[in-house]
Amino acid sequence: MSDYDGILIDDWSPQSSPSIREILATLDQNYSDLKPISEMFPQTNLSTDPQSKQISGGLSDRIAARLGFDIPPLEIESISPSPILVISPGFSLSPFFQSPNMLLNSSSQIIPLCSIPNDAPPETVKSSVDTHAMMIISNNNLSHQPMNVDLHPQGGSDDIPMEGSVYVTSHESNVDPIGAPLVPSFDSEVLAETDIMNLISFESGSEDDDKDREYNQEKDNVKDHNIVVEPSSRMRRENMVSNMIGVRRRNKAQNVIIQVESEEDHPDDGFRWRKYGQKVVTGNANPRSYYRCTYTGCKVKKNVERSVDNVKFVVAIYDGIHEHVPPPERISKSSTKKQSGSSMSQDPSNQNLGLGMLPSLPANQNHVFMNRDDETNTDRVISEGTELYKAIWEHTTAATFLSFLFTGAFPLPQQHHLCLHLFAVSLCRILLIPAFVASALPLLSPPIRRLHCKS
DNA sequence: CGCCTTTGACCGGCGC
DNA sequence: GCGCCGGTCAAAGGCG
Repeated sequence: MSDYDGILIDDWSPQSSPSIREILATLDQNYSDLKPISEMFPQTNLSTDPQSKQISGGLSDRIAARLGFDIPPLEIESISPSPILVISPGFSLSPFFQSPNMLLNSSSQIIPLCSIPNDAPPETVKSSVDTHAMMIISNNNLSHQPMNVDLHPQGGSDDIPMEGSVYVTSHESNVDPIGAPLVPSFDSEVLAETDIMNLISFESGSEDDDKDREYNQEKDNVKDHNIVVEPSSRMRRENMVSNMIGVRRRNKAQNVIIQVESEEDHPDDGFRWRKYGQKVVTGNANPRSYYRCTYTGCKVKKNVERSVDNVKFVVAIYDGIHEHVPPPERISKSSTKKQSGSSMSQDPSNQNLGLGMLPSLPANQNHVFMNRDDETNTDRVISEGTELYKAIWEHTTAATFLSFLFTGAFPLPQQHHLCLHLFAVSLCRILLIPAFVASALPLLSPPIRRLHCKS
């Protein structure tokens, strides 16, 4: 067992970072004699459902035990069937764009995990600030397929995910090399009845896709995984993407597409942009605006336009990844800037908030928490030191994702909008940020030490 | 004065 | 080759 401390604490370094799979495999090998978590931690309320038992049985119990957190049951009824990812009050999308490694070489994709209810349009799900968003991460050479989290990098691809990442691939169901389905909740009622990842997807950027074949493949895969996907969901995504990108969409390497319900034409995302063009494109009466990041050396661009389907939504297509954090002075200035012709204006009385006034969650644990100390509109900020802030900070960790991954439960079942956000952040982190390994290791080591002391 | 938007012109890819 | 169209440039002007 001392080897663990050596591996995780002494020997580990970013230059030789083991993959999550390697870490877990090593953990499992060395802790194969661990009792189920239900015996080790009787207070932990894990499901006794047979399928969940299988899920939460061996590996997941041990992982949870190692992580040392209690996992309350997920209260499904508290999860709203939102067809969109709700950006919670107090958060921005900035973390999604902070990592220079984000999305690079990621052969990953996610499709909606469950249906978009016909009778549940976005308007029916309201957050307290009326700010909704959905995100599509575009990735070339991929088609829509059900999500499996696979800790095995599949060979033979030109798009091999980088070392230290957790990979999402398709087709294979029980791929966990250590003996448990890594997304057991994928076909469980937990995910089937929530809409957590509904419109978070990695979108194919290829124009040459055989869409019918692709759609049929998706249907088959969905069927295999007992996932209910509304037949129109794919069409909706395609329509949305085509509407946003235009008929002759460029085959860009990566596009991150954000749709936000906002009254502002250019919802703030925490970064500084300079508008360099505006154009009315075919198929959308609303003009498309072109922005360039003003940060020195940053080549990120985005274009923003009102959604064709619903003018209440603003669609932003990001081209490129920021290799810098949002400028703090921007936040300070914007917080005091009065409403003007500027698209970045922030009216404190406007309840339909943009995203930029909101504090960002850290992209990884080594990041400075993007709490805006100079924020004057503190009513929009979850203040540092508050219980909610602490809860978010504590739960927006690898443990959040891992707990969901292995048990289907969120640590914050009552704060479902937070859960959605935290899940999204955690998922992005684990999928997109190789530094996740760095953030995960400190979480793993303390329980290991405690267990070591127990034994 | 710096930073930003506006807006017409221009460029290049693509389909016919 | 031509025209359409999306994307970009750059001068002019607004705003604090």
